[in-house]
Amino acid sequence: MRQKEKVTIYDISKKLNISAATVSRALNDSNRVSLKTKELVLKTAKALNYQQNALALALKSGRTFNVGVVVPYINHTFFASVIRGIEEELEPKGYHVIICQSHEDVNNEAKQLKTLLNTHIDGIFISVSKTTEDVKHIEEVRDEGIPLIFFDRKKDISGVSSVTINDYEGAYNATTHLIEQGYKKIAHIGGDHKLQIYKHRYDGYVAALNDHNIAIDENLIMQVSSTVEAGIEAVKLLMKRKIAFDALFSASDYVALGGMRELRAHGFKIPEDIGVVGFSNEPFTKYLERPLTTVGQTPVLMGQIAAQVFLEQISDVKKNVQVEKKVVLSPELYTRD
Amino acid sequence: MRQKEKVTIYDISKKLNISAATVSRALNDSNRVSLKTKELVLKTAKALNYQQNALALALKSGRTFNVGVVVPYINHTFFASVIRGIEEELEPKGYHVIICQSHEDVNNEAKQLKTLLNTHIDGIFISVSKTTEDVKHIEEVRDEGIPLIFFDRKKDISGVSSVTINDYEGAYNATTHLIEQGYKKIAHIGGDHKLQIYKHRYDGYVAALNDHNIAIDENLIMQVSSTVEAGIEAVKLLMKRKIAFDALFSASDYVALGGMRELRAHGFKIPEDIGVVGFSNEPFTKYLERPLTTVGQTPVLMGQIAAQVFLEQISDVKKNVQVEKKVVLSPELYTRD
DNA sequence: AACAAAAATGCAATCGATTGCATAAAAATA
DNA sequence: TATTTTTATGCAATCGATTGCATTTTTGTT
Repeated sequence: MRQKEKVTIYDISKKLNISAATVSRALNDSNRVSLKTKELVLKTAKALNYQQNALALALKSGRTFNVGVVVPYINHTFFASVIRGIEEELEPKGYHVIICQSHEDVNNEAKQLKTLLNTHIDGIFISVSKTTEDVKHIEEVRDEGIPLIFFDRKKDISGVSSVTINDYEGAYNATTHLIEQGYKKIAHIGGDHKLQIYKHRYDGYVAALNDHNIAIDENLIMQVSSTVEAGIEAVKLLMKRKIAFDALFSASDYVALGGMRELRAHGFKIPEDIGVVGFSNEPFTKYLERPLTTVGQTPVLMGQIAAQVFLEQISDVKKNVQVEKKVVLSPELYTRD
Repeated sequence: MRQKEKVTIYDISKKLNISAATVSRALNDSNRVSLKTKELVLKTAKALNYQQNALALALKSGRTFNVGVVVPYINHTFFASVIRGIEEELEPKGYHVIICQSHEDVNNEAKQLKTLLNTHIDGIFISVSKTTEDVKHIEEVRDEGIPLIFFDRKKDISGVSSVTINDYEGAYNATTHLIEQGYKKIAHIGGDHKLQIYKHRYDGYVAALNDHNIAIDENLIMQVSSTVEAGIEAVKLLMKRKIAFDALFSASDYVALGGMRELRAHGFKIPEDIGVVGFSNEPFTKYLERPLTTVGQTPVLMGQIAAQVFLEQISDVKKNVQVEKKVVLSPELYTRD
C-alpha cells in the first residue's frame, strides 16, 4: 500500500481557479483576502480534507512546534511525571513533546541532543545523566540559540535556565525527622556528588546533624548508584564495618528499598530497630508492607514550571533578550512508617 | 540569543565555485562526481561544520526517519522496555523514536496519532488504550499508507501487523503452577475483556482449571483496572462475598500487589495461606519482602521484533506489496515465593 | 589531429507553504 | 464619468536538498 497523495494548497487553488498565495492567506485568516474567497477556501479545504504540511511550514518558518525532553530513564516515575507536567502545559499550545532517554550515559545524551537539533525542535528540556561531566554537548545546544531548560539535575552553565527542587531542604527535613523520632546514629547512602542533587542532599543531611549536635561519622556515609542492588550492597558493606547505626537516610527510594531488604535479612525490624527514609516518593514506597517515609518532589509541577519558563524564553528570543531563569521548588516530606 | 545561521550546500557551493547540485551529489557519494571534487566538498563541509537539513530532506523525499510509539503509559516498566527494544533496533539504522502517551484514553490516543501523522513519521508502533473500542483513528493511519504495528495490546484490523505474547499460555502456566503447588480454590482478578490480553489471560486460567478438573466459580472471578488500589478493592469485595479461596491469579502485578496487601491486612500469610501469582514481571515483584511469582513477557524482545517487522514492512512498501505479519511470543513464568 | 565515448558538472524544477512587491479590481471621491 | 484610494489577488522568490536532463569537459580511440 502506497502513501496516499496529500492535498496541498495548490489543489485548492486549482479547484477554485485562484492562486496558492490567496489560498494560503485565506487559511491563515489574513485581512488581505475578501470574506467571500476566505469562506470558499475554508469550505473547499474541509471538503478535500486538507492538512497543512508541517514539514513545509517548518522549513519555511524555522519553527516546528516540537520540543525535546531528555531524561535518564522514562520509566522512573519521577521523570515520567515531569514529562506529564510539560505535556500538560505545552500540548494545549500546539507543541508536541519528543521524549528521549540517555540511559544515564553521557554519550547517548550527546547523541540524543544531536538528533533533536537535527529534528529542528523549538526547545529542549534536560535532566542530565549521572555520567555527564563534560558539558560541551550541552553548550553546543545553547550556542545554537535553542532555548534550553534544565530540570532536577542541572549543570552550572551560563545562559541556561533551570527548575530544580531544594534538595538541601528535603534532606535536612528528612534527617531532622529521623532525629526527632529519636534516632541518633543516622547513616546516609547518597549518590555521586557529580550530580548536584546528591551533593545538596548530603549537605542537608550534614547540616541537620550539625544543628542537632550529632557528630558526623564518615564511616556511615556512602555514595552508590540509585538501584535496589546498590542499596543491598551498601548495607552489606555497612554491616561489615560493624559500626552500629539506628537509622538510614537514603538519597534514593530504590536504594532505601534494597537497604531495607538487606537490613531485614540481618534480622532488623523497620522502623522499630532501624528507621529508614528515602527520597523521590516513588509509588512503590506507599505500597510496601511497611510504607516508607520519603521526600516528595512535586514532579508534575516541576514539569509545568519548566514548560512555562520555556514559553517565556521563546517570547524573549523574539525580543532578542537573553534571560536565565532559575526556579527552585520546595520538597515535601511524606511521613509514613 | 538568536538562532545561529545554518550552513547549507549553497554555502559550500559558493565557497568552491561549483553548483549546489554537485555538492549534493558529492555529499551523497554519487559516482557522477569526480574524486577530486568529492574530497574537496567533504573537506569543506567538515570545515564549515555543515549539517544536513533534515526538514528539507524530509520535504523532498517524503521520509523523516522518525517513527512514533504510542503507549498507555511510559512509566510502566513493560512499555518502557518495549520502547527500549524498538530503540535498540532502529537507532543504529538512523531512525529516531518519538514516544507518545495515551494515558489510557482513546481521545488522547487519536490525538497523538494525528500529531504523529502530521509530523510525517515513517511508521507507528501502538499498544492500544483500555478505552479504545472504536478503531477509526487507527484505520485512518493504515489508510494513509503508514506502516502500523501493534504490540502487546492489539485490535483485529486487517492490514496491520502485530507482535504479541501468548497471554493464554502465560495464564495457563501460571494457573497450573498454582494447582501444582497444591492450591485448589483459585481466584482470578483480571481486566476488561475489551482488551484481548485480558480475555486471553482469563481463557488460559479457565482452561487450566478445566484441565485439572477444578470447577470454575464465577464468584471468584473479577474484572478490575490495573492498579494497586483496584487490587485492594477487589480483595475487599472477595472477602465480603465470604467464599473461601486459597490462591489468587492476577492478570496484573499491580493488582496482585494491592491484593496481597489487603490479604495480609486480613491476617493471611502469603504464600502459606494464600498463593499469589501476578502478570508482567514488574521490577518491584522481585524486591518485595516475599518476592512475587509472575509471568514475564520479554518486552525488550517484543520491541526488537516489532522494529524488525517495521523494517520488513517499509521494504515491502517499496515493492508495493502489502503484508500483514503476526508474531506471537511465548511468555516465561518467574517462579518465586 | 579528429572524432566518439565517457565522465563531470550545471540548470532548473520539485517538495508545500509563506510573503514582499506588483498589479488588477472594486469602491470612493470629485 | 474620470480619477484617486482602497481592497483583493497574483507573481515569483524563499526555505534546503535532490534529480532528470542538458551541456561541458575530459579521456580514449583511430
